[in-house]
Amino acid sequence: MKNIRMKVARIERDMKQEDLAQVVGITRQTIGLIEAGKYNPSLKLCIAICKALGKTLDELFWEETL
Amino acid sequence: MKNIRMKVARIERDMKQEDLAQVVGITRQTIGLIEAGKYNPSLKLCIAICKALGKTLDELFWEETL
DNA sequence: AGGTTATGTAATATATATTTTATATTTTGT
DNA sequence: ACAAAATATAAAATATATATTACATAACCT
Repeated sequence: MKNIRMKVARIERDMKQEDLAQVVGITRQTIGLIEAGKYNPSLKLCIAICKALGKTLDELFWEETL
Repeated sequence: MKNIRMKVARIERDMKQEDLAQVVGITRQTIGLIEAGKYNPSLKLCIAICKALGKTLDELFWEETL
C-alpha cells in the first residue's frame, strides 16, 4: 500500500526523495520504493525516516485498518 | 536497547514468547531477540506484534530519545 | 531439592531488504 | 513544446533479518 503520509511529510519539508535519502543514509531508490509501498523497511530505517521528517511511527507507518 | 514495553505488554496478555511467536508466525527466538533489543525487525513484523498485543507502533517501538 | 517450563544465547542456513547501476517515465519551469 | 529535474522501476549483487537447531540458564511448582 502506498505511503502517502510519508510523501506528504517529505513535501511539507520541501525535500526531494534524494534529500531525504541523504539525511537518512540510504539511496533514493529505497525511499521511492517505501513511498510506493513496495516493501517492508526495517524498524531502524522507519525510525530514521520519522526523525528526519519530524513525525512519529504512528504518524507515518501505522495503519488502523491492516 | 531492551524492549521492556513489549515484554510488559506480552506479560499483561499472559502470553509466553512462544505464544506470541505463534500468533505472529515467527519463531520464539526471534521474539526473544527483539525483546532483548538485539536486532532490528521489519516494519511488517513490528505491526504484526503490535496487533497481537493490542498496541500501536509508538506504544511499543518509538523511542523519544534515539 | 528436583523436575518441568520459560527464556537467553550462539552457529549456521536461508529468505529478504537494500544497494548499485541503468533506463524509462513523469513533472516542472520557461 | 522543450529542456531539466524528479520520480518510477528493473536486474543483479550484497547486506542483513529471520529460521533452525542446539544447549545453557533461569523461573516456577509440588
